[in-house]
Amino acid sequence: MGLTDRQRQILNFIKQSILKEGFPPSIREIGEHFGIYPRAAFDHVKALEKKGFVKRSAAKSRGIEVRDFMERDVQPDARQVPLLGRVTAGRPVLAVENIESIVCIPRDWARGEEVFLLRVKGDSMAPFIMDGDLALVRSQASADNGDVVVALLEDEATIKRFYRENRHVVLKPDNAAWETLRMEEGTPGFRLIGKVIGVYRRI
Amino acid sequence: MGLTDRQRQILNFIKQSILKEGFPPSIREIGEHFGIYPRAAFDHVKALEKKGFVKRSAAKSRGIEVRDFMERDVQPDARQVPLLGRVTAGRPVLAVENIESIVCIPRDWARGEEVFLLRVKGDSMAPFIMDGDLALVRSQASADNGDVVVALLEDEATIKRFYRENRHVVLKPDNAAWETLRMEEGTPGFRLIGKVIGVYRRI
DNA sequence: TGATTTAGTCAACGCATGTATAGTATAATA
DNA sequence: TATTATACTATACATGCGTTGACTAAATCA
Repeated sequence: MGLTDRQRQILNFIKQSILKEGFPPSIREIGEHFGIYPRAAFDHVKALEKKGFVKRSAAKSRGIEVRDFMERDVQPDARQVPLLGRVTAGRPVLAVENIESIVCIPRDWARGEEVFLLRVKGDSMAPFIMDGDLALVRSQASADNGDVVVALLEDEATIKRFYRENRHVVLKPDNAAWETLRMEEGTPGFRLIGKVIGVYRRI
Repeated sequence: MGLTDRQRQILNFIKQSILKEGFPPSIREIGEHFGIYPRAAFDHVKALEKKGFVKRSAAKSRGIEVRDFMERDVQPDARQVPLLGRVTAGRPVLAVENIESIVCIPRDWARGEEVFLLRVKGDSMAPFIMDGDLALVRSQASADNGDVVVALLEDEATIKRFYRENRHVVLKPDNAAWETLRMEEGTPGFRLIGKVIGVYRRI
């Protein structure tokens, strides 16, 4: 059950007020800020409580507590992630010589044990993922059908869509100009590196 | 100028209350906790303010802000960028009620005076930019031919490709299912918000 | 020695504030 | 189709709450 636009606005105002003033706004202050009556503001706060985004201490002035305030919004909550120029066979993925830099992204964009950014080469997944994009990858040795994955074939890393069909692994490009790879499970030289969980493109 | 024993107790109670409840205690609640009259509690809070340990918003209920409560360190190489749920006409783009959260991204990804992330609605730029993507936008009032821009048309913000052709502004979607907009320069209700300099997609 | 600071009691004023009652209107849902 | 969720207006009530004035008493300061 998500929030409506208006409810999101109200929640943001409450958060901003706490950050700026140090304490939550009163019902009337919320109303004044949006130019609505206290009752309308009151109903919105009750809706936020019902949906679990806020905990109220009934009948207490400014008795609004925003749940997961730190987790979602405040910065200490950034995660440092290595940016890899390439993935090489043989060595561990996060070998020092592959790390181009360490960048800082919101923690909830990078959920998982081992997460890294990979500079994409080639257009086998165009237009979804383009040459030069940064792919956010979570290390994992298996994947579900349809996942976009990073796989290592001999000495070359590729990004393709992953399928498993009667004991065969299928790596299918979005771009039809490229060939679909099909191989038996356990084929030597093949290794699943991880799943692409995000794409960043600088224009 | 240090604190007395009693003042330290009061300050600790205020801190504990904020941590536990999510908002500061009222003067009366402080009094009740220590078994003293509101006036005595009031005087203590004023003493804490005088000594700089607390900032008060006079005449406001629970108007107590504890200073240096949450000192947060931010990575030097990171930049904090507001994430907007939408862009509204009339108000400034970075109006508080539009800010969903503040996220932290590498400084060199966000070069420019005013940069923000915008949650994309609709697929007019598919497959380049999809519904739900986050667009990194640099505020600017003009653009070059071919730039992907955020523009405000009356009350609605859209992302389109920008062209200028014989004193006309052309806003062209990548998705052919959408119409190309063509209007004279200076048409009222039209406003260029900024240029899309990056796209972030979570899969 | 008198003034200031600290720590209280007690009663009261008046605006702030959460909440209720009673409506209107629109869009989504079953 | 009836019903629920959303988003409001308008008025009002009772209590919450910051604040004040007046006063006591001990400790500390100049």
